[in-house]
Amino acid sequence: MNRTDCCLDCLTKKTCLWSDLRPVDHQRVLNIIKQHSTVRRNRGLFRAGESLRSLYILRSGSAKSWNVSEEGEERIIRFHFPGDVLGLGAISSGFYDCNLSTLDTCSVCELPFKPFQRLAEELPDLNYQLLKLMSREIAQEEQRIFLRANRSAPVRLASFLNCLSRSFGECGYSTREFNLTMGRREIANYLGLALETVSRTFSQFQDEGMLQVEGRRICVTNQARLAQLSGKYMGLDESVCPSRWVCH
Amino acid sequence: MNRTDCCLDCLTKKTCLWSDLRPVDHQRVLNIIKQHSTVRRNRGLFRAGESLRSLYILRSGSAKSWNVSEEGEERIIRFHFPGDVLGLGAISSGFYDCNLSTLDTCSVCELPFKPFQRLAEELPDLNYQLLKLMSREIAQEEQRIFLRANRSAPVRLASFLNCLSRSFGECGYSTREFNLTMGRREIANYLGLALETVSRTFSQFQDEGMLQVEGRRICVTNQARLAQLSGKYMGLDESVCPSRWVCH
DNA sequence: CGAGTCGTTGAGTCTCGTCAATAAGCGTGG
DNA sequence: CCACGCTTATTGACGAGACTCAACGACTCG
Repeated sequence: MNRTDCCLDCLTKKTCLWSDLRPVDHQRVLNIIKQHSTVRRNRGLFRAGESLRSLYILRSGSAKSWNVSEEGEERIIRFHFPGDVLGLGAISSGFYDCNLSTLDTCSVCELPFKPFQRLAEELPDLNYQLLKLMSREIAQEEQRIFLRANRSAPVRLASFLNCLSRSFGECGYSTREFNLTMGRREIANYLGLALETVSRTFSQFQDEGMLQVEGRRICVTNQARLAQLSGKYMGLDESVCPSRWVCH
Repeated sequence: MNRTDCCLDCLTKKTCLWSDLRPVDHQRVLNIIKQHSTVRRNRGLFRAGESLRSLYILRSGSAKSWNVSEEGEERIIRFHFPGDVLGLGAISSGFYDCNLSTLDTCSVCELPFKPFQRLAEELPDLNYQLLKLMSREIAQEEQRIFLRANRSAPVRLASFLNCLSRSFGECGYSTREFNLTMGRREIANYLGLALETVSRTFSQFQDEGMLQVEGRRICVTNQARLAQLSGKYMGLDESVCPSRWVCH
């Protein structure tokens, strides 16, 4: 498998950092990418507090960002899927702000940060892609907030599954049938629920005929109901926010 | 008040976008800043879905980012304080991803995005500052997660007040005594609680002698207890995450 | 002065967390 | 190959804590 594959893979998701570059510049990016590697399940890519060496592009597999609370408990911040760039939170301080570990076998591209940054300074298009990527991360926080701020367990879990389903779709997999790469404990942690509640809610969804659940194997049997339950965001409603309210 | 003040104000917080530039470059940034303006309470700077015109630097006052859920309810994403740059989530799509409105009288600098971006391409230091700013935003999500994912109302509110206290400190105000610029309803919305619960928890804190509460006026009378309750994050613990677990 | 908003407090209900028991799955090693 | 321990998931019983509904006072703004 040659280096170009790394880019091709990323293209399956909305943004590839260097997809828009001229071929000659494209090659310069490829030159600084360290040979991609395969990482087994439950390994760490970096730990909180280590100094920023590289950004990583997740080509396949899934991962989690997490931290340790004062009481020594794990706190999951984000789950990651193919196309995600890992380590963006480290740029501000120069140190990774969280731990990153794999949930299953992953393939990653390593992007040594210093050389990459220097190259980005030379190539405005590349730099802009990086900005866009970080901006997307900021914009997505909004969705993740919904997962946790909502009180009801069914809505949280449904939103989570909906996000997951969408992520799988973006990677070219089925949105209806998929395997969870994270356990009930991790889902509960992420959603701010007790793991028993997560388990019960899965059972409840199954009883209602919305899902078929077999351990980590999920089959969505009523996608419309799932989407409805997970109450997505919508654009701004004029009635809530009249236009004269905004000052330009 | 001249334009340089804008930068001076930002310096009260950790990062000013152009504080490290050479004087000649510094001036170029100032040239593209639109004259800062004062915005009254409860006004909008931009709305979700509008195309990205400018980033805004909040010089004084406070604001909130919010969105409207499917049911037409407001959902507060973040509160903003002096030094924050507003609109970063819009860079990825070219459209603002949320609504931004002021909580009290604000002073803002407008940074027209296109000219600013072009300038950043020429000035690596400026560009790097922008990256760092966005990275910080991403890293901070972790803190905001804690506010909502934690089940207990007292811990959520204590964490919130602790964050707020720190923000006020960074702006040069007292960390012990301050006025909340947001109402109980907004705090409840942000923390994912019922407003009655927020009100009750304030009363509880007061009964315990941790706070003095008079409407929106807060005086922290036991800062240590507040910090303790709000269980902050800590760095990585070796016992939880042995070093050989990470693969380089 | 009255309407509306905001904050507080009480009573009752219900969801979800805790504790506990059980079963299923997995890897290890005899 | 099976026994064993460990982890993971499910389910039940119970209670604490938070939400809902409601009433009330304080304050602001026309």
